[in-house]
Amino acid sequence: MTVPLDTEPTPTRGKRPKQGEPVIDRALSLLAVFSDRRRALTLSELARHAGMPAPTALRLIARLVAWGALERLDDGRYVVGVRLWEVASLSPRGHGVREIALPYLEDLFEVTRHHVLLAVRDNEEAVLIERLSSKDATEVAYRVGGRAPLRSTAVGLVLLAGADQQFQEATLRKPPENEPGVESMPEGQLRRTLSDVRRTGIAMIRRSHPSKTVSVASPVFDAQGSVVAALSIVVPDGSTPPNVLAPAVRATARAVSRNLGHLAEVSPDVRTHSEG
Amino acid sequence: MTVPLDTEPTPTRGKRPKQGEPVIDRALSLLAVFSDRRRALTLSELARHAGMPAPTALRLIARLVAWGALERLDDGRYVVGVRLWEVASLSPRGHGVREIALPYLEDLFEVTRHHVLLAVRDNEEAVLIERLSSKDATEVAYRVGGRAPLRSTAVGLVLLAGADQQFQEATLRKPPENEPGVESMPEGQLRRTLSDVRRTGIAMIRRSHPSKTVSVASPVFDAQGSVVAALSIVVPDGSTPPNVLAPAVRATARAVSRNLGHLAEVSPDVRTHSEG
DNA sequence: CAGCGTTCTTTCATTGGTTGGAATAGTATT
DNA sequence: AATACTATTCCAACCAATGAAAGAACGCTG
Repeated sequence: MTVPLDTEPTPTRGKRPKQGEPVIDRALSLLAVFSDRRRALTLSELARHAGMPAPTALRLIARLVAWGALERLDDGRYVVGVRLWEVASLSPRGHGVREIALPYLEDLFEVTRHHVLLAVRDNEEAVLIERLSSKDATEVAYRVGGRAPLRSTAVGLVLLAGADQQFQEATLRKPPENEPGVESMPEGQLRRTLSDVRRTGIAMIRRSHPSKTVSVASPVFDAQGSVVAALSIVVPDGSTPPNVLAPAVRATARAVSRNLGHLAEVSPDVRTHSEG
Repeated sequence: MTVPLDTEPTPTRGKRPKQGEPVIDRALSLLAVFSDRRRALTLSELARHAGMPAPTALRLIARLVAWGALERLDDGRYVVGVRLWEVASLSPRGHGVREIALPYLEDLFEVTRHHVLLAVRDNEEAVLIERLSSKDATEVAYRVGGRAPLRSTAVGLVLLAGADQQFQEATLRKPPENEPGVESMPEGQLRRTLSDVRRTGIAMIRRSHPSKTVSVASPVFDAQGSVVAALSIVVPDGSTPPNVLAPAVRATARAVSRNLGHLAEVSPDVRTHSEG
């Protein structure tokens, strides 16, 4: 009788050593691979950086491309798609404040001809929403869509000073991470600084890193009185003195706040006494 | 003998009448619910518009919120998040061209003080990437992030004229959908118009809908010579004549094209004869 | 303040969409 | 021609995803 060949009855196909995370998280982690330095990526690069096998990445990417979250270039690489940009433009804290603030940012820019920045806070960092720069302006560290630390930038200090108490305490307790070009503040001084920012509506920081600059920032409030954004101007150190810039920055920030419903007229039923 | 009670032995739990589409498609369809008119939505609104049960929507939304694609407001509603906006800002055809073009758009805007638009094509529509408008400018139909038809807008005609032959033919064969304020062009005239646009680098359209305006658009080319965007100016009908605007629009579009690598200097090895 | 409708959230048995190793095809480099 | 890498197709196993049901939490009304 023929001895049955010792062929493995269970083909190794389909053996899944370990299962991963939810599908959406994987898809989003693919999107997260893109960055300022990585704007166009191949399949294998995406798979590698997102930590998943190529076939899995390909399948997910195919869905994202079909929807328009990603687009495929002629050379086979993938980039972030216009459809995603379109949905993202509905982000109230992204394009939303930007749209309202832009005319006033432009006014400030026209008058000063220096960098004008608008930023919001996302968790423990500031995200740059808009930046106006003349072609011949000094170098500046951050780009639109990029992130900046809260503790060592003018907009960051404004956003931190305007954050809820709980978040501020958590941030203050964390060890300050050193950034090149700015000396990190000890906790006590930082507390005093934040208090000053709240009182004066102005934050000021000197940097030396990409170039020697002075930044002056001021908070933007919404209708509820929360700090939703920070507006700043960045000038070469030694040019216009900060105390000259401060009023212009504050006035611009107030103008934006007003358009967001802050300082709005009171509701009709309590508008005047004569109506009672 | 006791007749066994007709209790269903299979608890109705877990009965899944029909299975839906892939998870990612569902998640993306949730994002797609957001629009200009719907910037903040409740769970049930999202579930309803995306066509899925509330629990499913909630589970997906939870993931999206955890990543930052969505954010939850104090009142429980959801909005598009800054994190998504941040990734989207890496879109070459979205924020990419916008960033390069903005200074030149501003120049044109400063000189003319009229609406200046920048748009790219996404499938069968134009997507508005940037719009500069003075506060007192005439009303204009489209907002940044919004979509406009190809056949009845100046930027649309430019993008259509610059599209690949195959796409153009497919579009021309489709019946023209009437838009208010512009008379739709018969196919023959449209063909001639597109040809003219290609030859002259200018498209012109008169509208009457939101207000009486004239739009003049010109193509923006990339390094490969493809039309990647369209730049236009919108003025009140009867003000500056189109033939006066055309050179300024063309010049601005060429300036942007040049910065995208179009019309770049030839490669070093064939730069001059004197080197041979 | 009970009653009612709506929205939000948690639970859980079921199962079909998801998975990734292997094989194949395609492309660039040596 | 060989090597190395990337992209794509295939498919059986299986676990993450699913949604009815029930409960919790509001908001509104009489």
